[in-house]
Amino acid sequence: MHSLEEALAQITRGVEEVLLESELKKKLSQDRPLRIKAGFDPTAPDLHLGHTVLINKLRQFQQLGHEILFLIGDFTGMIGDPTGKSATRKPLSREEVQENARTYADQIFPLLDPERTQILFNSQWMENMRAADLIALTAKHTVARMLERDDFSKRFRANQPIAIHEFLYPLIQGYDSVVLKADVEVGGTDQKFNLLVGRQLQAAYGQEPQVVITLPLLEGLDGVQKMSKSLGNYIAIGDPPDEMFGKLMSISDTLMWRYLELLSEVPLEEIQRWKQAVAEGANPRDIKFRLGEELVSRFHGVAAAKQAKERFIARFQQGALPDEIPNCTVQARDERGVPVANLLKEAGLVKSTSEAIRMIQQGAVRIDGQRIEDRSLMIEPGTRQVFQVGKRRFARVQVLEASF
RNA sequence: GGAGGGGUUCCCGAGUGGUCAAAGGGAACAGACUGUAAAUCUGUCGGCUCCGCCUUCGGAGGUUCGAAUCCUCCCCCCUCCA
Repeated sequence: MHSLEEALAQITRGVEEVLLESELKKKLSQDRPLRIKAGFDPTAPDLHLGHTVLINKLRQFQQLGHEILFLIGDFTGMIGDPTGKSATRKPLSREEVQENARTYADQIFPLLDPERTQILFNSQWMENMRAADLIALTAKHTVARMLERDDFSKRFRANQPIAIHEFLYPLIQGYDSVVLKADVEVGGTDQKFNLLVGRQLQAAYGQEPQVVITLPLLEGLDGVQKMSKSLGNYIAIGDPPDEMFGKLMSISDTLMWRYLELLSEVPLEEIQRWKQAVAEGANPRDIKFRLGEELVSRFHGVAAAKQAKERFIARFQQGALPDEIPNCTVQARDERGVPVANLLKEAGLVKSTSEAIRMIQQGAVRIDGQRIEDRSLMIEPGTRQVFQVGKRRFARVQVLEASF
């Protein structure tokens, strides 16, 4: 078994806040598996690295011998977490929820140990709750406390509507902790208020309150906004190795440290040494390589990671052609063939012939590795060559005889 | 119900009746460089049968030699009052 100090150090790595750390220590020293709760949305998951910050934390708990309560908020999902601009979410059918749960399982079980993970739905207990019980629940909290929530207070001050049911969301989320007798709940910093309601409700129901651990929200590839699917700045855990590796290589050197801290399992002292080394002139690229390898290994295995790295080097450092080049055919216009610009468009390498012409002018277009400058170049029928736009767009195009 | 302010090219956001395919910023893309798809610099950023032509400025009409800019009606959004 790990020492208390070690466990604590591991758990607090990369977290934003622990409320309260003294309680966490006490729970850890009880020497029993703790019940670690984390809530997830019931909508179809396409988990990305932002989510894995949370899942990694769960994994650490698991490795320390604790039990994970992976709660899917299918009942709360019908309310929708209040955001002020919330468009009402349409309720999911039982089948959809089941399907989504399966997708979750597929995505998390490579990361979490199924033996020590329970997947739960809060509809299990909420659907059968009687109105009287619900009222009893609402009696345990006050409007003033609800208004402490930043989002609510802002809207209240601005005289914007707050529907009564929106108050129920935090209450039900908190009540879940009561039902599950959670020892710890983990969530993003944006969940802090809701997590704290859980503490209060547990106390109100005579339980020892859960320890709340908030985790920072991971910035997306742009380094500014939080990683999210809708912003398109994410790395999905389902991304193929090459793409995942490439995306990681494209993050800025600054963001790289953030990703290391939040996503990597490299010890913090080691990261500190790397920072030192970079400050003394080491190449940050090599560190980024290690980050890429570590993360791709986690989702696709060590071999795939090595290969992704090698391919990356071959392609971008040495300008090699990618292994897989899509093939396509283009019909010639007449016996002379087809103008390059049109060919590029039809092959899907550019969006318009105008763009094709610009690309040629900018020296971005190559045929079989040979840069071309003549935008009026005709590609003859019967040829089969590799066309390239920039460093990342390729196609092997065969020109067919014109048909009449 | 009343009063006012807006809807501009992927996003934000300028725009005097002609010199506007429309400033500026962001994003994106390309080139150079390099230490990487980082940083930096430069360029591009509606379409086409591309040195010329065509279609854009919420929608539909109208005034005019000429409109994103003026007029009419309509749609949508926001703010204030009730």
